[in-house]
Amino acid sequence: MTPDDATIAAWVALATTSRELLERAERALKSEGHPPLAWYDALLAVEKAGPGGIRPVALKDRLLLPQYGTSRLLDRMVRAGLLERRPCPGDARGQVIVPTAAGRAQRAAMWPAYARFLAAEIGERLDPGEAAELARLLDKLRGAAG
Amino acid sequence: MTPDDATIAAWVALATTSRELLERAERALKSEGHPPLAWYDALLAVEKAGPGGIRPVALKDRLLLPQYGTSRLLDRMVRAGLLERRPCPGDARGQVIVPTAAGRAQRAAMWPAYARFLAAEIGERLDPGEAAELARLLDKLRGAAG
DNA sequence: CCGATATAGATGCACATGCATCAACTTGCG
DNA sequence: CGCAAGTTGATGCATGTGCATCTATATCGG
Repeated sequence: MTPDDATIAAWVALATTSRELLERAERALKSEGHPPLAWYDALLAVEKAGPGGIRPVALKDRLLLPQYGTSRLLDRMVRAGLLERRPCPGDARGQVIVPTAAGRAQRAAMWPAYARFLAAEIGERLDPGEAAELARLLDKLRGAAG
Repeated sequence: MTPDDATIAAWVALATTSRELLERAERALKSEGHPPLAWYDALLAVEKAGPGGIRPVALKDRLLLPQYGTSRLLDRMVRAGLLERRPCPGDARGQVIVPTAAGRAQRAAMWPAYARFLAAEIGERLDPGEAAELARLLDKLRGAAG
């Protein structure tokens, strides 16, 4: 029942490393006057969805956010002029999210800082083989459902 | 300047896996009526500090929390009767944190649920060699400073 | 010993999050 | 069709977090 040492070490390393790196990523963006990481992810997901836009329901799954979290993130980003809510053709309950020109520009503006962060914090510390192995182990850990 | 694919894959896997697992850990504890994970970590750190207790300044480094976050976490845990603030001998600005009997009991009560979570989510999915390798790669990633 | 500077910890304010619930609409079943 | 059940998205309320700043004490340089 008690987890073995390697399990505990992996857990501790996962918790601490992810905390630290996410923290550094947020700071890297904020220090250049950019919005939080979550906005980048949202903009990217919306852009990748193509011209039809994306439903908030779908977005929440991609972003691993709770429903109300998604609703409010969209509120803020719409208020900031980066996204637009449109009525959803074929489902009057729903809506469809599309990026504005400012939204696309914002994401593009964030990328260099983000890329620099990734190169410095990961690219510099792990060679590609190690990075791939790390991704493999993490994906294995993520498993299917909870 | 643009990070290679393996770097990006590692980053995405790190962000998503840590989010999901931390989320599941919180749910596992909450579903049995326990306080959040951070309380476990704090109780453990305070207990491990020994009879002299621990300074909030030291605690904040161990828990990777900002100073004000530590201050407020301690507020809540003191209010809940799990920790006690004592004047710090030799530094009248400071204080020393010690666990109450209820605090020790709370941590002990949380451990089975936590251990079950770790065994199920990590022990079952990675063999000890993989877990150790994961810990090694993550520690490498954590690096020294930002 | 005194004043400048640094460190420990708390806190007011704005904003973000979790939880529960709601209103609107859609779907499936008799 | 018509009603029960499910899905989409929003929101009131309590709580948590980030930021800046404040107070009190400690330390260091002269």
